Amino acid sequence: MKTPATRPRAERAVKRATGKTSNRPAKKLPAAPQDALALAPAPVGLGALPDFVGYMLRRAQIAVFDDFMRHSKAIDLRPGQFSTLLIVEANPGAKQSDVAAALGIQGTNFVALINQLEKRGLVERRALDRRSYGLHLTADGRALLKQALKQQEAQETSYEAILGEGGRRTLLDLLARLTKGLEKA
Amino acid sequence: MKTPATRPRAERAVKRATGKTSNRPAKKLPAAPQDALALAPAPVGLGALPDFVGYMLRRAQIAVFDDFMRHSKAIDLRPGQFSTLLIVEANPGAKQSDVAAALGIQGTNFVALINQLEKRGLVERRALDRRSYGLHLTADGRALLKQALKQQEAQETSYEAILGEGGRRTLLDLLARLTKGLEKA
DNA sequence: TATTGTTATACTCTATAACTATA
DNA sequence: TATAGTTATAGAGTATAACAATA
Repeated sequence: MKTPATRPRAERAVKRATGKTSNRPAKKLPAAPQDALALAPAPVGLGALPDFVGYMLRRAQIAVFDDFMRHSKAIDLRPGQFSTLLIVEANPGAKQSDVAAALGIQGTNFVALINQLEKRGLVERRALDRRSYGLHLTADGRALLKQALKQQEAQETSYEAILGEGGRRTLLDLLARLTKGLEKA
Repeated sequence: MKTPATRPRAERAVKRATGKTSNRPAKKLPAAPQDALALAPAPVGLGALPDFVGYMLRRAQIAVFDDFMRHSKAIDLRPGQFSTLLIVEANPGAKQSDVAAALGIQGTNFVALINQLEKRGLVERRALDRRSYGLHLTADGRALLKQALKQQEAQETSYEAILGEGGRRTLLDLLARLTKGLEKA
């Protein structure tokens, strides 16, 4: 046997907290004498969190991104790759650094992203001068983007179904206003 | 001199892409003969991105989180820590694993988060039985949370200023509906 | 056997510093 | 000197596997 025999749980916790060794009594607790209430799984409420914009934004963003990944796994495009393809198509020949800036991605992190897309034959770097590149979609890149856009529009339609008539449009407007209002703050 | 003398840019790019060495002509380009148009910084458009919910959600979430970090740096509370304190206060004695689940954080990653809060003396682990802990706020934790909540409500007020009368409430409702609609999909 | 907490690990995303080549 | 791209690196956040102690 490798295990050093019944070592109480509290011992493990010593090295973690502040410094107070917290000599807890080793006596066995009554082993939870609950009855019907004991089986309720996790009645943990969220408090005021659902009234905070930041929290709800995070939850919604996670849900939408999961939805995106679920539908785009066949195409194998991550959100950042998708938006890059889209911007390059809308701005053929744009400088690598300008595309990165438009996406809010740092140039230093954009290198690997473009490397992947270039390795997959979706994007091409063409020299503008001897120190900068202009980005272009390949034929494969355009084809894949077309597929991705089709899926994306299907998702947007499903959001309209969830949010009702002009709900999606209202959401987009509110998000744009909020972002714009905070950027200049 | 350590540098091996004028090595053309293209050489570096060789090891990166597919495999095609792309023997570009080494002749010097005309050095950009643009005139007035050359000084425009980055006329790179976003294409259809602003019409996609996922993209606008990401942008808004980044803006709001930056705003949060800017205002909470005095208190030194990250979003995850803030929401943890809030949930623990709303559910005193709740099991560590249940709090993690309520927040959508994996138990395995929640350990370090609680360790930090405990080390700072904001949260306390109290043994429920010999394998599980109930979480509680300390007096310091309650005091810090109170400060954080005050700041948070100021931020929410600023969001109302940006989004207009019931704009913030509408946004919260739309986000909740979207999240709920996607979770059961 | 199932649950709870934990460690170790890895992968993505993001951020900073330093460097090379070029404008 | 300033700019474009790059490398190396480090920090968060998140995911899985394996484990020990306990229910």
